[in-house]
Amino acid sequence: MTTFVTMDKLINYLLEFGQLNQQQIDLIKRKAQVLELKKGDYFSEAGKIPKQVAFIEEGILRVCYYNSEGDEITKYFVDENNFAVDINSFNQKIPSSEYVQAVTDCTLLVFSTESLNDLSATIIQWDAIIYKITEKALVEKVNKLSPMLAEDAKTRYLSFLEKFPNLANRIPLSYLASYLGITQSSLSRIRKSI
Amino acid sequence: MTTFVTMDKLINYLLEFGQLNQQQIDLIKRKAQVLELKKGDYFSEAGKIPKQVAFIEEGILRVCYYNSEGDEITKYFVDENNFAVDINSFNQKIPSSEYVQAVTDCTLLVFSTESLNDLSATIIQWDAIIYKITEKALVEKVNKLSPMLAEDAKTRYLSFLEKFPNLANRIPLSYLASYLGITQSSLSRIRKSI
DNA sequence: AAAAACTTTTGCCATTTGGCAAATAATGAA
DNA sequence: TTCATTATTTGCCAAATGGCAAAAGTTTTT
Repeated sequence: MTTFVTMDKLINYLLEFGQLNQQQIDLIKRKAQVLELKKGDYFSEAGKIPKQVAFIEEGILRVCYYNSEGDEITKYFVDENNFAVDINSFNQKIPSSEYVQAVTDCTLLVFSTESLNDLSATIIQWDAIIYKITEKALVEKVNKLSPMLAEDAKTRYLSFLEKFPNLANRIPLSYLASYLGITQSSLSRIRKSI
Repeated sequence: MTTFVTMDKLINYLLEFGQLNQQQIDLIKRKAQVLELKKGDYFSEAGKIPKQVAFIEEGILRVCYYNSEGDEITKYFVDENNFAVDINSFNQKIPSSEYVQAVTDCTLLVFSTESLNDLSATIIQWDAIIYKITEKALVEKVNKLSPMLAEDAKTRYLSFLEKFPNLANRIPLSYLASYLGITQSSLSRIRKSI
């Protein structure tokens, strides 16, 4: 089933980073493919070279990997109005060490490598826009991660609640715990203590 | 005193990310200014808009801030053959929340905002090169930070030793401890236990 | 509605880490 | 060298977090 999606969120997001005329907008819309994921579905798998990039219209994804002890770690969450991709693997065409899973039902707009190349070749500002988006996303990731090391688990949880008030209740405890770097039971106790 | 510096490291580093002819290389060398810092000197201060970017020819810098409890936190170290700048503040011209300090005596090659603009206007590949460098640096930061949350302090310390075998002995314990997210005494005990 | 599957909480205790202050050790200056 | 300064280690105990398994709570399926 293909739900009707306006792609307004995507276009508005892109327009934050550069100008686009109607013709360019239409082209972008044509290149984007709607992908609906159910909770628990995977968008990409570890060990494969990612060949597409997703913009999240609706829902939450998480990017995960297994650490040296074999525990599943949630590296970060990606929610509405953001792109999800393992930039490093995507650019360098190397197998990803991460996998991406839908935390909730999701509506994604997917761009294949070829579509992105077409857009890059056709829309003169495209590369600059993508560059700005990439840099902003990476800076945000660093700024989220850095303070986490310097604070205890309770503070990390409170910061998470503060920054993502609408995420905490949509995410299973175990995912959040591994993101915060603590065990599920510790998080449960921290939650009780508040 | 201005020491003679060949700038070879800088040029070789730039050439990893794009081609440059001799004329362009000479221009870059002319735009770079050598800055010698003594251990403990500051390269930039919190609260100010950064107006220069440093390439580290020799030495180690650290990027720091004060957390909510007023503790000084080492966000990360930057060593030879890397650029140091608060990208976010630099690009957006907003006051930095970080400051940059020399951990060891350093030889830096400094580019002012104006120099960078000149290079960008004169060298056609400049922006693309800077973009690749920026992206790579940010991806590396994320990849360093992410696993740290998922591991205990001893493992974090061992990984640090593994990744930066030549850094650990050049860095005061307190700096390293705050980078690893633990107290100095804990790090001392961890070190003893190995 | 009942059963099954999954998620969250809790108890118990071990281990890790923190906080503080004093003791050592190392470094740099006179 | 000697003193002063700074960095590191250590002791003592408290607090935070982990590991494991069982209990309680939710959601989904039949």
